[in-house]
Amino acid sequence: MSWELNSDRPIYTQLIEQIELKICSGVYPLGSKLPPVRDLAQEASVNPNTMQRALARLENDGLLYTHRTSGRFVTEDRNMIKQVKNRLVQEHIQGFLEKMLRLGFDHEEILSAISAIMEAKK
Amino acid sequence: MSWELNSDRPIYTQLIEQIELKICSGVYPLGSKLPPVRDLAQEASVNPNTMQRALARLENDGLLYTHRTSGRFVTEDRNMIKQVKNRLVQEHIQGFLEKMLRLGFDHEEILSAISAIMEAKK
DNA sequence: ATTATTGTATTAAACGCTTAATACAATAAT
DNA sequence: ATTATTGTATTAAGCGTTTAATACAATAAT
Repeated sequence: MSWELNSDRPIYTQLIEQIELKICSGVYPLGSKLPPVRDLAQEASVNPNTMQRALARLENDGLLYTHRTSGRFVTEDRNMIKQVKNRLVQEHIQGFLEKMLRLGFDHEEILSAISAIMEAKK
Repeated sequence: MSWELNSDRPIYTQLIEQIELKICSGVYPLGSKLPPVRDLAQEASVNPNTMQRALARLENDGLLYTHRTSGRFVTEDRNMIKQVKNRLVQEHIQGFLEKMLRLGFDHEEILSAISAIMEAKK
């Protein structure tokens, strides 16, 4: 459940997405310390360089920060995390709607199709 | 609107998806003839080899067939197209739900979030 | 019969991603 | 002071995707 990586997209982008998700969903809480790069890399069965690449990007985005030798931490800016979460929600919904509309579904049909699958999953 | 290609995934897989979509949505109708590989490639600003690769895969899946020198055609099997369409719908909905659930939304919240965005788009 | 159009195959080069193997730099822990 | 832990940087190799440039094969069009 923890690290799901496909080969159909660059691994480092998938890592970025999954770490973002862990932060937004509280798996890595606000201000908490992350495991060392090497540990994360092993956990995800990935080369340390690749994990480093993802972390550097997230740090560049302001979602993480580094204390040179004591480790990496999740931002303490509650608002920034909220914004990221909103961005993700928007992207997911927009993308989904776009795909369904292209397949010929109208708004009503989309809602009922989702409801049907939700029912089936209960 | 016609060919939207990113650099974050292999182009040939994106071509496959978009051609599938064109078939399912009737842009390339049942049994109709497709433009020549070279034309499609130019249309999508892609190397003919890359377009060929996508088409070969779709042919392998049975969605297209070839008359050696007169061109490529969409299958005449209405049922097969329906199945592909259903598969796509399932994938889109499942993927979307998965992402939203991981972000902490429950079923009810998902539906209302979508409805809100639908309203905003009217 | 000849020509044009179609799909297909081949070879080489360029590019980005990933891994591997190291090494270095800074500082926390002892 | 020494050691261990952390992030970071470097170099080389392998791999898949994409492009480019050609050539071939089969048949429809003329």
